[in-house]
Parts: sequence; C-alpha cells; structure tokens
Amino acid sequence: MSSSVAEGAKRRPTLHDVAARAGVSKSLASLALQGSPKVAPASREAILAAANELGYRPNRTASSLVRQRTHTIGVHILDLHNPVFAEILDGVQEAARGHDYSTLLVTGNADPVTERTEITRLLESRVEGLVLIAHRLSDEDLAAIAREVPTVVVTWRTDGIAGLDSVAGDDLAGARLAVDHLAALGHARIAHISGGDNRIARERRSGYERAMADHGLDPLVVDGAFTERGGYAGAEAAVDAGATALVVANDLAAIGALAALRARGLRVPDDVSVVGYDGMRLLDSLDLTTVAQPLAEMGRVAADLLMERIEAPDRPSTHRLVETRLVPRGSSGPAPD
Amino acid sequence: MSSSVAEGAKRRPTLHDVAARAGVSKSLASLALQGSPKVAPASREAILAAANELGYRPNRTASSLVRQRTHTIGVHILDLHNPVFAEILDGVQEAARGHDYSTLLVTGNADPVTERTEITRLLESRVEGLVLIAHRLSDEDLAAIAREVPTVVVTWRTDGIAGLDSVAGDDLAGARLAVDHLAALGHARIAHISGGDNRIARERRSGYERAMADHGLDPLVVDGAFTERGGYAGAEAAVDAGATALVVANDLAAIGALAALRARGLRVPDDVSVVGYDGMRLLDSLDLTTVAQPLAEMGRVAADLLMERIEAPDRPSTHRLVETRLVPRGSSGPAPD
DNA sequence: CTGAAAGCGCTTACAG
DNA sequence: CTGAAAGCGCTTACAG
Repeated sequence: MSSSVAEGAKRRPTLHDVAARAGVSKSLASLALQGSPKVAPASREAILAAANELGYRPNRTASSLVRQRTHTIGVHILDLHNPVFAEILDGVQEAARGHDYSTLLVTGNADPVTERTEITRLLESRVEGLVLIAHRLSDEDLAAIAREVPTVVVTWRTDGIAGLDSVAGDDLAGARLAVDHLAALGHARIAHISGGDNRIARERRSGYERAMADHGLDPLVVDGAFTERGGYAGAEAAVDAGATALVVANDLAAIGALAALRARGLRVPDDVSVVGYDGMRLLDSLDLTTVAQPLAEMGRVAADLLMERIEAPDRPSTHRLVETRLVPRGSSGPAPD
Repeated sequence: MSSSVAEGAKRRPTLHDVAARAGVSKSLASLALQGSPKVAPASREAILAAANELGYRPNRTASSLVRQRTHTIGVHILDLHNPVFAEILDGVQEAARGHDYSTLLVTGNADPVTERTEITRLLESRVEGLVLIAHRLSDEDLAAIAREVPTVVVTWRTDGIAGLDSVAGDDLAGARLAVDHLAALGHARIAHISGGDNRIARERRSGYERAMADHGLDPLVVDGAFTERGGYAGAEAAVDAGATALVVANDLAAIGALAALRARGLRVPDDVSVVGYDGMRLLDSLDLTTVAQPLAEMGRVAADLLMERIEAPDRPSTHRLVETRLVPRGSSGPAPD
C-alpha cells in the first residue's frame, strides 16, 4: 500500500507525504483537508486524491497540540453494570454530538482509586470538560478538578464548588412519591431498603422517613445497597420484620428484592408490594413499579450545561433539578388484610 | 494559583514553567517527572515541588506525539444498554490495565454511521490497538482497520482478515445445549425466537435447527431480535403456534419473552419454559435459565490477544473459542402434559 | 548529573 | 490562491 517502506516497518503517511504526492506545500494540504474555501479546486482535488491513495489519517494528537483544543469532553461513569448510567450517557452523547464534541468515556468500576486514575488520564488528554455520571471523589478532589476544567456532576446536587454545575432528581420528593403510592394502597408496614452510606441513599431515606411521619406511620429502615445483592438481603430482613411493602433504594436492588421474595415463596404484589427507584427501561419488562427520573434528559441537560460553561467558564454555578414521577406497574397492589 | 496571568485568562503551566521555577532545564524536569534515576535527589525534589506548586499536569497529546506511542487501546461497544457488553468490557479493562495500557471507550449505539465515526476518532487518536465488542462494520472496513492497527473482534469468529484476531463462543454448540436441556425435560414443541439477521443470530438458529433434527423434533422458528421487544413479540408468536418451550436468541430477548408470557397469564415454567443465551449476571436474580458464556474471560482473552499482536503485528491470526455451558434455573421445567 | 538542540505532525499567521 | 516559517508541549539522543 504505502510507497516507501523502511526496513519492513510501515510508517504512517503524514501531511508531508500527502503534500509531496500532490506536489504542494504542507500548509496548502492542511487547508485543503480542513475544507477551507481558499484552496483552488484543482489543488484541492489533487490533495484529496493523494490523501486517499496514501490512506492518510490525520493525527489528532498533533492537531490538538497546535490548536490547543481537543473538541472532546470526558465522561466518567461510576458503574457500567447499572443500566441507569448507560441511559444517562445516551443523553450526554446526543447533546455532545449536537455541539460537535466527541466523548471520551471512562469508568472507575465503583473503585475510588481506579476512578481517580481514569479521570486524571482524561485531564492529561486535555478534555475540555468533564461530566461525572456519579463519582466517589472527595469534595477537595472535586474542587481541584473543577478549577482545572469545566465539570458537571449528574445524579446529585453539588453546591458550593466554583466552576461546577450539577443535575439531579429530587430524591426527597421521589421517595415521598413511593410512600404516598403505597399508603394510598392501604399499606401501613412500609419498609425502606436503604442504599447504603452515600448522599443519594441518605436523601432517599430521609424522604421516606419524612413521608412516613406525615402519614403517621412508623418507619422501618433496613440496611441495603445499590445492588441486587443489597436488595435481596434487605428484602429478607424487611419481610422478617413484617413489612407488606418495600420502598427500595434503587431499581437494581428492587430486582434483588424481587428475587428474595420469590425465594421465600411470597407473591408480588399479593403478599408484598415492591417499588424501585431510578426508572431504568428494563423495569417495564419486569413489571416493576418505580420512581422514575428522566435519565436521558438528565444527560442532555448535563452536556448542555457543560457546553455553556466551556463558553463561559466563570459563570455562576447552576443546579438543575429534574422532575421525578411514580410509574405504577404490577409489583405494587393493595395491602393484604 | 498560577503565577503569571495574562489578560485574565489562566494559561496552564507547562514543563517550561516547572523547569523555570525549579531553576533547571526542561530536559531535566522531564527526566525527573518521568522518575528517571539519573536525576540528582536535590534536583528531583526541587522539580517535583515546583510541579506541585504550579499544579502541573503533563500534556498527553504532546508526549504521545513525540513518543509515537499512546499506550492506549480503543474499545468499541456495540450497545451499552446490553449488560452483556459491560461484562465483557470488565475483562478487557482488567487485562489492559495489567499490561499498563489505558482504555478509550466508545459506542456506536448500534448505529453503523455513528460507529464508523467513533472508530475513526479512535484511529485518529492513535490508539495502539482496537477491541471491537461486536460491531456492524463491513468486511472491507474491518480489513482496512486491521491493516492500520491491531484489532480483535469479540463475540463472533472472524477469519480471513489479516492482522485480526477473534474471540467467540461456540454458538452452534450453545444453542444445542438449550435444546438438549429442554428435550430432556420432555418438551417437543420447542420454539426458537431468532435474533434477527446477523451472524450470531444465524449461528444460534442453525444450532437450534440441527439439534432439533437430531432429536427428531420439528423446528419452529419465529422472528425476533436481540432486544426485549423482539423477545416479547417472538414469544407471543411462539405460544400462538403451540410452543411449550422457548429457546431465545439472547438474554435481553428472553426477558422480553417472560414479559409476554406474563401478559398472557402463562406461568413459567409450568406452562412454558424459557431459556436465554449469553449469561448476563442479572439473570440470576431473574431466575432465568440460560446458555452462559464466560463474558469477562472473553474480554480478558481479547485484550491479551491484542497485546500479543501489538508486540508482533505480523503473527498469524488466532481465533479463540470459549466454552459455553447451560445454567439451569427456575424458568425451565418439565413439559406440561 | 545536566543543558542545548532537534523534532514528533500538525496549524496558522504572514508575505507574496 | 500558495509557500516558508514558527511554534504547540513534550522527549530524547548528544555533548559535556
């Protein structure tokens, strides 16, 4: 394929090679390849043809270096195994593409050390902005990052950090929706399977507790986690304690809770009602009631905020709250007598 | 933070700034930051301190350019919404990190145009190798890419393309496992919900058809897709045709099939047995029998093959077949009388 | 152990 | 419309 081969190793063609083959200067070749209108049609054609014949592929590391722009945003996803994050990502990518930005995706697999390494890598690659679809960074690390590059956090509200925007659902209100729904169905022994010790879990738990109090009901919180396993164990503890309804911290855990109930021979919703949280698409097939967030929209909003901040790095922080709603499905029904 | 601020805009510190602050040359600063042992301890400390005070962050685009290496592999994922791919990715990343490579992740969202754009981006970023966790490229495109950079395809066997390795499960044998399992349970009306018109779907379908023939049973194939929706529609058609057992093309479609059966008021496995394909973790909670592939291992093997080829670009293509096994769960049971 | 110089592949004023 | 030159931020021989 390539014309000159040095000691068997194939050197990739550069702009220099293209220009030489087309019989023009590097500068002109560069202009032509960028589609500049100031190149004579004949030259342009010669250059494009040469590039084609050579299989020329522009070197982004070189052009980024000189342009001082990468036109790329970095996205960190906490955990690729939770489909919720993939749905948020859809929105981010759609909006980023709309602004003609590419996306560099990275995941910490819910491990803080890996996460920092990967985000550092993004920064070294000079992404122009960062979307964190959940994270485990400390406030200090987060502030340091936001000082370096426009950043938006999706999934929980993050104030008080300059240069940082956030997009989140109202977890307090969302958890209340779940309790209201179950209370309206006549449930009194409504348990909450918590999502562990993190901001979102705490918010959802508070929402549950306040709503229970408002309904004059005794709260019953059992330890769980944002995982199937966490939901499974939580559901066992909750039914042991006599719960007839479960407000589970997230959808994944709700799926685990369902498995636990099945293993116990309990019917859903006849014996126990289950409500999840997040609104991942799969729940439709699973017929699971949930508190749904507009996931893709959260991603879109995040990317849009990021683009705004890339344009105007010093604008004040903005925090968007998206609307959350209850989606009733077959996993919740009237309380047993 | 930074010392000299030009017209309000903060310029990021470069190696030059670090060297100046430490009172040494750029070359020495570079060496020190790379941890070279040829730098005097005193100099090293001064340099590290200066870098720290300045908040210096090395510019990867610059170092990649001069080093002619990125130490990065690109990974394309067909569809982030199928957890199967995330599980394969785990293996890829684990192995890549083990070889001290970073990973650039990209997805085409199952759209061929986006896919090509994203892969092109990876190539322009000079990744040293490519793992395609499924793809929609033509053989020509694939061959062109493999000519440019070491490439391995995961998920189906791909021969006849130089410089390209592949890792796949034995779909023919796998589908047979599902049929054998159901036949052993006494089922005769075993339907296959196909995965559409693509290589994997065709293989699995053939496996099903051959196995049925070997059992002396009449095949019954209904159109489906590798999606919940496809499984849903397929299941409806299959039970209409009198099937008592469903061999579904993949797990996602099997989840959809379950939803269809539930909507029809059919019990699983009492009325209809369901077997999925892929082995995604979630199925454990869903109590769904499946033909499981060692997903993370497939990813690890792929990354290992890629590393080998990066070392020896001209070695012959190798194609690895991983072992597939049936994981029986609650969704399959004896045939109804 | 340390510094001056060249160069990675590209883009962008600046002259003509 | 086109070319020569400088430079993006770094690394790496090469002298000392």
